[in-house]
Order: sequence, then C-alpha cells, then structure tokens
Amino acid sequence: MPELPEVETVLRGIQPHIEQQTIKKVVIRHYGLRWPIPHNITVILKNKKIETVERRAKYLLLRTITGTAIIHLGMSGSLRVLTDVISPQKHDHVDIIFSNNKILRFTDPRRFGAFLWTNDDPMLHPLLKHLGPEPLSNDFSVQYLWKQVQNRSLSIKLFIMDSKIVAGVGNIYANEALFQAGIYPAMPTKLITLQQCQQLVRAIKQILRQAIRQGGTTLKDFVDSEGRPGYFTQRLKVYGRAEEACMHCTTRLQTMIIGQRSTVYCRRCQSG
DNA sequence: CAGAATACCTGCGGGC
DNA sequence: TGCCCGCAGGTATTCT
Repeated sequence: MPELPEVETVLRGIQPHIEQQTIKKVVIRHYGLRWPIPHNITVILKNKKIETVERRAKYLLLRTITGTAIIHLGMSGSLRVLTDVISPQKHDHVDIIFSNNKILRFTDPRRFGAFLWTNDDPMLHPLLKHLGPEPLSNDFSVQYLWKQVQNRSLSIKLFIMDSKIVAGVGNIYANEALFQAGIYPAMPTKLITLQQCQQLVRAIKQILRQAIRQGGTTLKDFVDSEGRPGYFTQRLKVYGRAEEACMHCTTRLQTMIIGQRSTVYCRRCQSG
C-alpha cells in the first residue's frame, strides 16, 4: 500500500509515540525481507533512544545518537503502534518494544520491504544516495524537470516514476498526475514541452498533497489494532477505473502497459 | 551510458 | 471446493 503519501501518514502517526522513547527490546520473527535484517539488530537497538523519525522518499528513518534504522514498506508493508500486546500474526516480522510499553510492529506479507541499519549519515547510504529531490520540496521545480527531460526517449510515465529524477512517485500517482496534467503517459520525455513540465510539476505536488491530507483523515486510527485503511480510492480519477467513464469528458478510460505496469488514461484528455 | 527486462514474495480474485 | 493464472501500491539488479 505504500506510496509517498501513505509513508508520510505513517510517519506522522508513529512519530508522537516513538520519538524520544527508548527501545527496551526488539523481536525479529522473520529476517528474510528484501535484504536480510542485520542479524545483530536486536543487540544494536537495545537501549537506544529514537531521537527523531523522518521520511526520505518512501524510506522511514529512525535516528538514534549512534546510527539510523532505515525502513521501507515495499509493496505490502505496514507499521502500526500497538498500545496493548496483541499476539503476532503470520506476517508480523518485527516488534520494537519501547520502555513506555508501546510496540512498533512491522508487517509485510510480500516481504519486499526492508529493515536496515547504518552507522553513518543515512542520506549517504547506497539506497538513499542517488535519490532525486523530494516532490514536495522547492528543489522539484519546473526548471529542474525541464532540464532533466531533455534528450531522453523514455516515456514520461516511467520518467516520473524514476526515483533518481523525483523521489516517491509510484504507479498510482504517476497515473493520476499525468491525467491531471493532460499528458499522454507513453509520450517520450524529450517531446514534453515547457508548458507540460509546468503542468506536471504542479499536478504531482497537488496530487501528493491532497493524498496526504486524505491519509491524515482516513488513517487516523491505525494506532489501534485494526488499522486496515482504505484511503484514497474515492478520489482517484483514473487509477483502477479502466473501462469506466472519464470524469472530465466521459470517454471510456483506456489501459496500456508501460514498464510492465498497468497504466490508465483518457485518450481524449491526455492526447498531449 | 540509457532503456528494457527480470527478480524478489505472498495473496487475492476470476475462470474453469 | 480447488487449482491455475494473472495481477498487485516498489525498486535494485542484470541484460542488451
């Protein structure tokens, strides 16, 4: 489930419960995520205080004075704060138990997620080092994108999903942003106009902001046991709506595969 | 180097 | 009911 807005929502949800809290114990039930969880992570984290929790792209960073835990939720991961002990289910791979008795529980059926540790500046970690600007920052600007699109033949959709170009735009929001910007998803990047860059930057920022706002409302009770959220679905204009009517012009929405992933678009509204 | 394909893993829904 | 297939919100790695 995690795209950037959800990771941001998770961050805001767990932050007040775990920041400045000391880890009492860590339980690992399954080390085999995308990369193995460091075998000594329980020792490393014991008695460490979480100074801050941050997000970079879709990574969550739990900073301590000596190092940082790097967490990624992959395609199916989730994090919840438990205030009562609830017996772990099949895919509950990690529990971090704090001295205030709250438990941060990491769940991930597909195990595409990651739970790593670095002693160094996490921004220099190989996974984070090459990330492009945060889409909601001023660094992600029209001028920046305009410069990047020059002389590349890649489709614009894959381009904005490339984390080296801009961090954190996944399949759902790439579809949505391209619809809002009125751009044909398979358009080669080098054919994108300056005006389209402007529309696209604006669309990406607006869609992500809006989704974060929604996440904040629909995900508000995930601290409790039953946090199965259904967030954004109501607001999506194209994703998951193949064969349905375009909300702008009622044309039947079409599907195409770009980079092995489904792409939904309106051939009338996104002809540019 | 850019771009395309592949790989990791489990669950779910649909068709038979 | 059960089996097989395709598909799922990510992204590093391998290939051409």
